[in-house]
Amino acid sequence: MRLTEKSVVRTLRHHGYRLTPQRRVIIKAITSTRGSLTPAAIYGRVHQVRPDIGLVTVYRTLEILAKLGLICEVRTAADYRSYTVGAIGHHHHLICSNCGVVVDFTCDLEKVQQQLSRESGFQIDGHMLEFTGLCQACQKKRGRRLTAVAG
Amino acid sequence: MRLTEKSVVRTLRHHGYRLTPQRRVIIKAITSTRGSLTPAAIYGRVHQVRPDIGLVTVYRTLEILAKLGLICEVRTAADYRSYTVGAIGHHHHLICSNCGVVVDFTCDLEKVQQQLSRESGFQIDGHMLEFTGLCQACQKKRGRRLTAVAG
DNA sequence: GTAGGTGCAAATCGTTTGCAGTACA
DNA sequence: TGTACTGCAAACGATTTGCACCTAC
Repeated sequence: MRLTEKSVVRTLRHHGYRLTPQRRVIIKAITSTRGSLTPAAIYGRVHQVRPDIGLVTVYRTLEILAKLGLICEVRTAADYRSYTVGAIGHHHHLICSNCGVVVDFTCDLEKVQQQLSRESGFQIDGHMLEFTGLCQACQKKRGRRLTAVAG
Repeated sequence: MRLTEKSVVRTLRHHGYRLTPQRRVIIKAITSTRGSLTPAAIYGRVHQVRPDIGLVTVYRTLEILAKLGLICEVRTAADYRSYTVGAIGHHHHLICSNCGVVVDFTCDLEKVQQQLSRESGFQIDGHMLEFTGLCQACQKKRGRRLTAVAG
């Protein structure tokens, strides 16, 4: 299940946060995007609609949304932070390294975790699993570009 | 297999890099540590031995060592970068969130990757898997502290 | 009316870069 | 000897914070 603008707004209200026009615009920018966005990218979009909204507000709104579990921080091996509308519950990410589109998936690591815990003596409390690659659309684009260069 | 100071020095030489006293100290600091170290932590240790070595040199040396695959960047969910002496070949990390000690392990994600690729159409080229938790030593320490507080 | 939210500017943190002097091979 | 390496200081980019004003509830 994907969150919609409406449900984000509802949750925000339910937790006693105010719904300002700025937040509306930011939420719209995130929920209307397939894929992950950096704070700067979100700011870019938001800024087109309402140039008076500052980057700081974007950061603060993202912080709240992440705290409520409405968006999900994505951290690739590369050094950038970005956010995506989160699926409900624990899941992992498959990220396109070209366009940033994110596919959520679940993967049961329980057995691995148990074995690891047994062997190492660690009391394991978390994990992160992320795959990176090229999505179908970007594979096609890349294919075309290579053909063009070769031709 | 864990790398030793000697083998790091050998590889460095083999690739045409010079062996300066600064690099010796930095390499010693890393190889003599079980666990991961942030650049700042490495600088701290190095600085005790040779206060004239700058943080910049630490960064530059880490960059070279990482490029040669001698050390391995560890990136936990939290927002900090650190480095550990790498095991040879592809592997994953189990990191103690308290003391930073790192246990390398291997885990075959081939099947997961194939299934994911089939279902999503992605051309997958990489992944990262990291577990976090408390190592045995830190569990004991924490246990003692809790007892002390309760008493 | 008021607490929470906003925008600005400045501070902060980790990291990188330019440059002139130094020292390893 | 020559080039890679070093240290300093300054630049840099992302993020956070202090503060006075504003506004959703």
